[in-house]
Formats: sequence, C-alpha cells, structure tokens
Amino acid sequence: MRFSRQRELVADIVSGRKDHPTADAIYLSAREIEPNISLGTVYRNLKLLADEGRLVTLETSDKKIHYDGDLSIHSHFICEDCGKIIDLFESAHSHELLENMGLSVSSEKCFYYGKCSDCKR
Amino acid sequence: MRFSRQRELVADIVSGRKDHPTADAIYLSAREIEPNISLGTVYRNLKLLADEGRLVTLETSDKKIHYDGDLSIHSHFICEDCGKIIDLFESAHSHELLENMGLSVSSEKCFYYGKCSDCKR
DNA sequence: TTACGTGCAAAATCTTTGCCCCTGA
DNA sequence: TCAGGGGCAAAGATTTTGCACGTAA
Repeated sequence: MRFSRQRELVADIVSGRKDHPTADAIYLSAREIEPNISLGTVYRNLKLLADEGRLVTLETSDKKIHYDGDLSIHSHFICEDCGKIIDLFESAHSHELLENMGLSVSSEKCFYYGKCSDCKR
Repeated sequence: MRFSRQRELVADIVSGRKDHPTADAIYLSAREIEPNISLGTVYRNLKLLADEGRLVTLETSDKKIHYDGDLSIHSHFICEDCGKIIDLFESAHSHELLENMGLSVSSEKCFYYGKCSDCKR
C-alpha cells in the first residue's frame, strides 16, 4: 500500500484520541488539518486501516460505527444515559473454553451497558 | 400496549428461531404468514419489543442489526469467514469489578471473532 | 510513467417517520 | 367509540462507489 497523507492523518487522529470517534467526528478533525479531505476518503481509509488491524471498530447500539485506536485487548462500558464509552482494561476473558469447542478466536469485543457514575447521581 | 397480530407474529418469529435474523429476514418470514405486513411495521415492532426487553439486539460488524430472542445471558462467536453467529452459554463474566468502579451494569454484549470449526477445514 | 489514492457527488443500504386508514378493547 | 397500530411510501442517516484528476514511487 502506497503512502498517503490523508490516510496517515486519519490514522493519527484515531490513535491520538482517547474517545471513540465516529467517522463524521474523524472527518471534522481531519478537515482542521487537511481542509480538502473528503468524507469518502475518511471512510475509505478507516476501512483500510481496520482491515490492516491498525484500528478497531466498535458497533455499539447507535447505528454509527465508532473507531478505537487502542489495540490492546480491552472491553467497553457504554452509559445508557449519556452514551459515554469507557475503556475497561480490567476484564480479560479466557479463550481456552472456545478453543476447546473448535473455535479459533482472533479477537473479541465486549460491551457492558448500564449507568456511569455521573449519570447515577 | 394494545395487542396486535403483527407484533405477536414478529415476537414469535424472533423467539422461535435459533439463528439471529436481521429485520429483513424477519420481514420475509413474517410475510409468509401475514402477506400484507410492511417492513416499517416490522421495524417498529422490533424496536418496541427491544425496549420492552422481549428481545435483544446484536450489533455485529455488518451494519445490520441482528435480533436475538434468547434472553439468557450469553455471548456470541462470529465466524469471520462465513458470518455464522454461534451462541456461547459457557462464559459468564463477573460484574463485580465494574460495580466497584461506580458503574452499574444492566446488560452485556460480548462478541468473539475468529473461524468456526467448519471454516477452519 | 502509472497504478494507487482522492474529491466530489451520486447511489446504495438500512432504518425511521408522516399520513391516513384500520382495528382491538 | 377512538386511541393505538398498520400499510405505504417518502425521508433520514450512514456508508459505499464510480469517475476523472492528482500523486507517490
């Protein structure tokens, strides 16, 4: 794959953020640096980067795909009130059971839903 | 909420199936019994049933929402080759850790990705 | 040079919604 | 009766794609 300024920009934005932006949010950030970048290019590159394993997609519950540049194995907590996504590094699960069932696991996506401490008040 | 023939049909289809159909698949099934049912009605009722907790939505990776009528706590394995969704009843996770962080958990959705035993051959 | 990438806009998908008629209670 | 529900089609929202031009190698 050839180098492209736009693709690196998209990759940098996703990996530089601690939230879990949608394509549109990434597009808006990208336009601040590269005003002519198009939404199509952002989508194209997000898909390419996901295929290459340079970022992870999160399908939450809101119909939009969120992108996560943190490649470490972690889960997510999604607040049902404010929609905030919180990273959870504490819970890692055993894949042994699945391997014993003949399933080879390459990745996992775990979401927990509920209320965050802010919204509980 | 008033009784409706269409809503019960949608509910029956989802809970009667062991796969995890999309709205469109449910619509096609529904039309075999209720030929005049509309896609809008299917969507409306799926959303109502999800709100009522009579079914669960699965946001996998394919942009379409899948519906699961099995309300027991279980995870899903998604084959990256054939797209098959396999129920995993074996792995239940502890929520204690999250509660200790001030997060109240009301539900979870865990997906494992990899190759199923058929596709490994 | 030239195959890959981009910008732009149109198209494709999936889902929601408005409106008017129908129906369960 | 009459408020909630359905059918239909149009609208929304998000994502993908075709095409002509630009650019990295």
